[in-house]
Amino acid sequence: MNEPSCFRLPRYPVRLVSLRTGLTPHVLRAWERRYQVVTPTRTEGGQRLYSELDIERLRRLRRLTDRGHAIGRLAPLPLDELIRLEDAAVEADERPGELAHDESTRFAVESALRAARRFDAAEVQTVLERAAVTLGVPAFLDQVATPVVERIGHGWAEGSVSIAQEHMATAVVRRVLGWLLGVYEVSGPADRLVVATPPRQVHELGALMVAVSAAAEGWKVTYLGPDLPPADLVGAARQTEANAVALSVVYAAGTPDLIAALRETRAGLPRDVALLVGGAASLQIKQQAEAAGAQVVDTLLEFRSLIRRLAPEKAP
Amino acid sequence: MNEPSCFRLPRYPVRLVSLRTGLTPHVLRAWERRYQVVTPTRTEGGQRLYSELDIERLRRLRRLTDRGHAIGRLAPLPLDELIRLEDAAVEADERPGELAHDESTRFAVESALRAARRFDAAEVQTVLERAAVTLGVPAFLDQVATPVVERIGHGWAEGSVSIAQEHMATAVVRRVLGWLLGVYEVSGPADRLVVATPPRQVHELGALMVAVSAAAEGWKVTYLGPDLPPADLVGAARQTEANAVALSVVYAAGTPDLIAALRETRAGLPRDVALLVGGAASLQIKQQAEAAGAQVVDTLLEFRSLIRRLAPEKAP
DNA sequence: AGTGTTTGTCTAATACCTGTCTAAGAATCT
DNA sequence: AGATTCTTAGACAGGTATTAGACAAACACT
Repeated sequence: MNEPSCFRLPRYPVRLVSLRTGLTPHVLRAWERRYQVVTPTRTEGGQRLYSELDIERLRRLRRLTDRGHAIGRLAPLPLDELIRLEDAAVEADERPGELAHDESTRFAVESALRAARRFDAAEVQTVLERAAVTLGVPAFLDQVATPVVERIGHGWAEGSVSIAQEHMATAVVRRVLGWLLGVYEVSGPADRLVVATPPRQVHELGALMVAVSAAAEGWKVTYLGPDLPPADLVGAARQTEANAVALSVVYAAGTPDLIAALRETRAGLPRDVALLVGGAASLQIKQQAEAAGAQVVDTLLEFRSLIRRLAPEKAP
Repeated sequence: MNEPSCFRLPRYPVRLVSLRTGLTPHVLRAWERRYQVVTPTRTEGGQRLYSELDIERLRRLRRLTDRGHAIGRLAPLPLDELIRLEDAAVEADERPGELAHDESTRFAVESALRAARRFDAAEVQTVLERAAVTLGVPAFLDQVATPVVERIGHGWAEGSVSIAQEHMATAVVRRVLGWLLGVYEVSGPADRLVVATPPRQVHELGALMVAVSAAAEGWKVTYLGPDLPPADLVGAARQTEANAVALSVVYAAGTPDLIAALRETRAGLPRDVALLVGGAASLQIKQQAEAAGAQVVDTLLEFRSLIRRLAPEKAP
């Protein structure tokens, strides 16, 4: 934390704390009187002054009481204990407790899944587009698109989602990602990236997300879609004078062929063109892929920071 | 800042400061007397002369007190502390609002302006759409759309931008905002807002931004465009069973008519429907508008936090 | 069911904070 | 010169705090 000590100075009056915590002034005083839940300092006149920390504590307390905890039990606990409790509660709710799931992103993900379950493709699309525009591309990809795809995938694996539903949802996500890619059609000079999926790999969502990420970073992206033979990939990269080539790998099955394809691609590309490999199965083939001259990227986040370092054009 | 020192010279009399801050002269004097909130220099005759800095300080103080801070506590704080407090408040309000005045927002603004100067409407539109999708709606409105509109306005005022260029840019911004509004077409139940501009007020950009802001917050927005007579506004609000009505006011000229229109609107609306007034000229008519039963909102940010508090549906 | 605890809400009396107003005089403007 | 705006100092009222205590709904446990 880079906060100077002034951050801790108590200076928030009751009404503001009430607004920021969602607790009425009455409740704030009752909690303090009965459980010494916080002990704000006072003005000379005796009015309460809460600190930033008090507010954080109170907000957590409210969320926990909302979830059913008794304030009387919660009150004596130190802050880190509250944090632990809340994390536990969230984890219990959430399947895979992603990063700090915001209200609104949670809502978007759940709405999309609900709509998918009732085959309402239009609604899925609306929800996703809205989320994309509201959150901005990077946050959308990390916090909405990825979880939606993952949860649909899980549901399909465990049978709670039918193949048809999975296909529909996938088609919609693909459409939305395609739309985003279109928004970023670049006119001027920029770094160029070619994105595809190696032969036999038919899941293109990962590749599309990579493409959109790069486009959002200002790259000129040539998206070639799934299942592309190395020779054609190399040809496209040469023709577009690409600065980098990205491949998405979802299945580890058929690894030998895959590695061979990587090797062939690497061999066909100029030395200074980076070859990036990502996707669900990328970790399983990491060593072999790196031996074949590819860079393995685990997450979209990693991809973004890598691509930023790569950018010679320094496009803003 | 490129302002020469003359900008710091105190030269603003009370009346003007009152208009620019939305504080009555009485309040200005009371704050000074009781808390030495600022210490304006005086004319030989003893009348107050405020500096640009004083005004900034006062505006911040007003916004913070509006949010619930106590003026008595705020008064002794230095300016940077006020800025910090305001940022903290914004951060607490805004969920994903990354207000990092990024390289990329600057770049978007500059590109849009350059494109406007060379009459490249398509490019302006592309840049704006891309920025909207990249940053998310709230950040886009605050950091791109608003600056672009302001700078075009300034340019027009000082002659560096032609009327034609101004018109073109305005048309494009309007188109993009309209597109965003379309993205947010809401299906389910939601809070309803009616947005328009009072008679004689032909600049609709502010109204559109308000509309988009509300839509992004999950409201169902009925956008009625500029120059709407009170009777029709009231009719629309009733038919849509709106929870709130927002008006944007850019010129202070014709204030009496404007206030009359506000009064009429207020009279026609049910008690529990909020009447909000914002826009460049809103501070100048603050007192009269409030007397007419309207709530004055200074910034888009303020509008967002207000609307969130208003939302009875608590739509996420 | 009965009993006791927990907890949010409310009241009443009091005190503080803060916006508004008054009155009389001085400065400024036209 | 007269109208207007600004000045100071003080008064005032209403909103917002404060306390202590009462009450009832919700819950847990016989």
